[in-house]
Amino acid sequence: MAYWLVKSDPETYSFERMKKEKKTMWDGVRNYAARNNLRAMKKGDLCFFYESMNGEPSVVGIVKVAKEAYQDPTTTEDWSVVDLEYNKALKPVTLKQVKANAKLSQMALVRLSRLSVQPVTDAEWQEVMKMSGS
DNA sequence: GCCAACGTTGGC
DNA sequence: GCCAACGTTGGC
Repeated sequence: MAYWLVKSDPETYSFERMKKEKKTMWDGVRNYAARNNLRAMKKGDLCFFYESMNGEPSVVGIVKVAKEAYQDPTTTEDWSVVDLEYNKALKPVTLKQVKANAKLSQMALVRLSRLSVQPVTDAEWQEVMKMSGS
């Protein structure tokens, strides 16, 4: 099983809403690297849900891949979406904390700050989980 | 709201 | 195929 991180501006789609709706179609990705990552997701993979452009940008929870990549129905161009379902909330781990942790210095979140769908290694996943007290 | 970083577009 | 111009993301 692989791990990922998906970003969202809470004004567009918050984790709170994810929790309420249980499941959502993750659309709007318009970046090739992010699209490739979407397409590599397998059903059952877990993703950190990261809220950006917030007072305190943070990993706030976990969502699960419910349906693998398919054509984005909101466009006729070649873009993909996946379905994500709510899994669990976490005690938030802020970007500040991630940046301060030497073990996470290679994380895409730090190095490729603008990539909206990114892979997370097993080690990084475990470390962030540890930081959230889980 | 500003601006740095970076991805994309388009002229040559 | 290079690179300047432009647009967008996202941290602060």
